[in-house]
Amino acid sequence: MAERIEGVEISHPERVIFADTGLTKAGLARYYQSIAEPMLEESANRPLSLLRLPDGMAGERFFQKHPGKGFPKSIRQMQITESDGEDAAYAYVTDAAGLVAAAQMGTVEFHIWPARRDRLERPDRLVLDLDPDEGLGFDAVRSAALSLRDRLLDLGLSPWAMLSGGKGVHLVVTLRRNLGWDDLKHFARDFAALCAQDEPDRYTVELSKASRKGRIFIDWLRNERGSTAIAPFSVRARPGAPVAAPVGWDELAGIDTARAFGIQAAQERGWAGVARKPQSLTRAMFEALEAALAG
DNA sequence: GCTGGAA
DNA sequence: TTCCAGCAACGCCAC
DNA sequence: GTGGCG
Ligand SMILES: [Mn+2]
Ligand SMILES: [Mn+2]
Repeated sequence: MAERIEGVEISHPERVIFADTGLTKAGLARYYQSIAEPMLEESANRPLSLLRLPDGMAGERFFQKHPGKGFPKSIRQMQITESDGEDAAYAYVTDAAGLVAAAQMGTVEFHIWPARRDRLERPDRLVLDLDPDEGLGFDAVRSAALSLRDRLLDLGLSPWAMLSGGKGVHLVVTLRRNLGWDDLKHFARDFAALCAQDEPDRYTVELSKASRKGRIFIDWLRNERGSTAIAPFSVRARPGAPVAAPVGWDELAGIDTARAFGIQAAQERGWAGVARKPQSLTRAMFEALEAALAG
């Protein structure tokens, strides 16, 4: 029994993707149809990496960034020159049909580049991904997010926040597209290093497992050409089908988990309480970071 | 979920 | 005809 | 150099 959603034929619409919540393939497709407007505001026209689970949570999963043959036309394709100098096809979407078509292909999670298709060498998102060590509670993540926000405000930048749907929080500064990848990476690395320098018991910028006890890894590596981060309003392939949910700063103070919102709540919330004004990383900000860093 | 090559 | 593997990748760092 | 890592 096929079912048509947003013009896309959904095979096995009653297949259960999340056994714990009962969310079916058609339910997931309908979610992406109805969340399309707020989701595409941020994620349209960005190169994508898709996390696909064609047999649901019980089956295998794999990332896919190069759209294969057999991808429908509503999942659009563009050529991007990779670091090895070779051109490769990348997927992006522009409309609800593209999101639904991806769901039909088994996509649960959408991961986005921090740059848009029309100006790939001018990223427009600075992402700081807070990854707590095992055993650290959400209260530590929340206070870290608020603390990093204060630091950014001191520099003259106003980030917004997103619950990852897993254990962490993302801080995002929406950028004017006036700098390149090297500058963005440099800024993100320096900012994270400064946080770790000032509060070494609280933060680390090293991804090595051993060096990471009881601390929060500030993952600044989301800010490189070719890297991706979970898209706002993407469902996560985790128990309970949590959603990566933007939250207002006032609201964050009263939240006690990074997987607070599911598909129903996400649709009701949209971008409420979240401000995404494009901002610039200025020379003065780079110099302030540089001056404060010991090494 | 779909392709392409191997068995 | 059925079976099965592939389906991202990138800098950093410990070894 | 390889491997883990996110
Ligand atoms: Mn490639
Ligand atoms: Mn994370």
